[in-house]
Amino acid sequence: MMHEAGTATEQTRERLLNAAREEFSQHGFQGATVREICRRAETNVAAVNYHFGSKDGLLAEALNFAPLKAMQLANGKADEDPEVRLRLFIRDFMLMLLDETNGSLPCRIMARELADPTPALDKIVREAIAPLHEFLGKLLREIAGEKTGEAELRRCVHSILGQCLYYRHSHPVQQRLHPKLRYDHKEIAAVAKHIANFSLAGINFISKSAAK
Amino acid sequence: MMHEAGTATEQTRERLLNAAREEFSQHGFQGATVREICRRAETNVAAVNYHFGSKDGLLAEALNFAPLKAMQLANGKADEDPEVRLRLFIRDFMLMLLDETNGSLPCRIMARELADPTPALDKIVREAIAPLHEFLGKLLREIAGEKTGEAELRRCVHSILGQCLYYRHSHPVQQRLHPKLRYDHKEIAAVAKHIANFSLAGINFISKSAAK
DNA sequence: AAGAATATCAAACGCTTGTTTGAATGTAAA
DNA sequence: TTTACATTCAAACAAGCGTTTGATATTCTT
Repeated sequence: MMHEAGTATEQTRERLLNAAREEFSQHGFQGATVREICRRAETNVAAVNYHFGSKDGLLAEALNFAPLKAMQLANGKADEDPEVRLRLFIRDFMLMLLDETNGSLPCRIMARELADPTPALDKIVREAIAPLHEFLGKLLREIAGEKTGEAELRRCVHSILGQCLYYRHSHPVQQRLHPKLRYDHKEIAAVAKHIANFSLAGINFISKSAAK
Repeated sequence: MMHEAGTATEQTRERLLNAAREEFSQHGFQGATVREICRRAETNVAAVNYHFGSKDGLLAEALNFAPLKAMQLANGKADEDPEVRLRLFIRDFMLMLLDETNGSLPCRIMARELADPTPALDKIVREAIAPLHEFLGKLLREIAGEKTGEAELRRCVHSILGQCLYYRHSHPVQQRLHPKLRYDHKEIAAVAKHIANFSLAGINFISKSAAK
């Protein structure tokens, strides 16, 4: 029999996916355990293999980059000024990475597994990272102009992604250095504004150097 | 009997430390196994617990941030121009993170464990990350002037470290996106120059905004 | 209501992990 | 040489892992 929305089966699948996203984003693929995921989902240990075949399969299905893609799509239709669009992108991306209430767990998993390849890395690169680089590359091209070299432009993309991801990666450390720190909406907006200002100044300098 | 330099004992300890640095920097603390470390060091599995008490103890002793500290110390005595010193720092730091022949493995371990806390994180924060932030904070203060706020300055530190560490973190991904990529001395120097140019433009913009 | 397909569960399996053990070996002082 | 200590080693241990099993419960079709 096929699945239907709202059945107990679907509920278990969905609970497993949500629990898996939490665990994977908090502890990484290796660090997360099937048993803890099932405990969170209030189901049996065998459920993962029944519904997803394996821990790998669960990770693959837990990854959902639709919000990331939707954000890029909406950005393209927003303001015409590319600098404003870059500011919007950085803000939305930082919210996905840091916001406690509405953050995108798949994006956090992506951030985590940048450095730590798992069987799902190919899918992550194909569906999330490569499109992200392409999107940012085109956006920065609009800002930097045609004179800027391809390699230079790609490094600007790295500079922006590096800044954004650092706030996610270094969270455990920052909490030890500054225990009072909390990433509420106000703080995230301030951080995003800083990254945008810092980066736009950097890009404009690079493009000016290339124009000479 | 106490240890003496050059005895077989010392050699085993040293071989274990070197093997551990390789494994920890490549696979992280969780991913590295005591058995593989001992295989590399050509010794028995029990050697780790005999010489270091535990896998945790081995990691703690494998961390050696002397090169990182020496680099900061030498930087302070170098050129008087803080902008030049920032360029030097970024270049040296990128070499530690990326250079295949002379890179600092403890620095790579530090980079890896930023996001993935282990029992050694406290030591890493105390001995490496906190001093690094302090060093960069003072250096940027010289460049940005007194008008720039403390929070803004700290975000500039994050922007620089984020850019540098991204090249290490994203290495597995970059190799899939651009298989030809190799981080030889020339490429590292080019990356370091980009980060320095990009960041100095960013800092100067931030400090100019604060001066108004 | 009866039967077939689907889903859940407790229990166990096979494997790997970090760690411990106790004997064997090497080394230096008495 | 003898004694005491330091080091190495093969083997085993206990715990945790992802996965499998076979029985039980649930759900849908006829």
